[in-house]
Amino acid sequence: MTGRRGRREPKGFTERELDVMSVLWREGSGTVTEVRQALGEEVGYTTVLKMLQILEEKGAVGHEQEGRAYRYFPLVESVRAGGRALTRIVNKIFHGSAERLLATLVEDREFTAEEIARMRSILDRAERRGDEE
Amino acid sequence: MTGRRGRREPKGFTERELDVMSVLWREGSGTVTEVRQALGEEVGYTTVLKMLQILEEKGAVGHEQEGRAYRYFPLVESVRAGGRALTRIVNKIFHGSAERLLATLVEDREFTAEEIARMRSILDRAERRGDEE
DNA sequence: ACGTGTTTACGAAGATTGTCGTTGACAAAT
DNA sequence: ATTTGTCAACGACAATCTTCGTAAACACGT
Repeated sequence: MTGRRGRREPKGFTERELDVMSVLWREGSGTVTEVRQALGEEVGYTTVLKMLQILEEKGAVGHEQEGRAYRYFPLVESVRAGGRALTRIVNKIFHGSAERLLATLVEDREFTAEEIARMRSILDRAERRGDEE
Repeated sequence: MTGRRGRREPKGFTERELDVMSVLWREGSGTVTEVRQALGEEVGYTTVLKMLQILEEKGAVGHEQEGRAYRYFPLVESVRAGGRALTRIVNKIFHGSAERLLATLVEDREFTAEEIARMRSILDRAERRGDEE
């Protein structure tokens, strides 16, 4: 009913798209062949290519010529994509409570004392930042 | 190539599906009309019904008769769905680092001192739990 | 010049999602 | 009994995602 469908907004990634983006974020860039190898070669060459073309059309990746191949690289930062995904989850699943999200996160996995210490310092920094402003 | 096709596994929710699940998690249960109202009546009755039918087929919700209407209720807990979604994000976007996820989370939003205190105690609890085992 | 291998481009097929229109069941009011 | 209003079921349709097959472009070795 609402005359929506801007098409130019970020939006989320689908499963396969996220697989591909994950590789580019981790490696920095990649050709079709490189991305495909990173995915364990479980999908065909043209499938990976198609994903990259779709992602490029969405504005999520770009490419430059390299020899006779294309080298693709991410145009959206993983942190921004992650922030959107987290916001979505906090709102839709944890009813806006970041605490519950954190509780679920630490419940599901084991952390070393060092990791927990670093997470505490992240909270410390956030607190100080809150004081300043 | 892996001979999957389990169909019985959890999997993730799409955007609209998550909208509907969010309502059921928050309210506990709902009829089609109730869910539709909770979504601001921006989608048609039959659309909401279809979503609930798809979700039921996926095993995410169930229903019981109530008068002449159906009352739908979630069969998967929000915490478990949230845990899966978080695992996915940590792995695909934050390279397995929960710390980075937390950093992004606190970067994107403002927290009160109380909220941060509660998050610290969540970490404390996780630490103690780690000691015990 | 010719074949071979690598790579992109085109486009189609199948699955899933999201949106409804229409129909039929059923009960309450008349 | 007939009408009316509520609600689920069925099926259609368009959009999107995912997977490729096939073709075309191009460089390289011979």
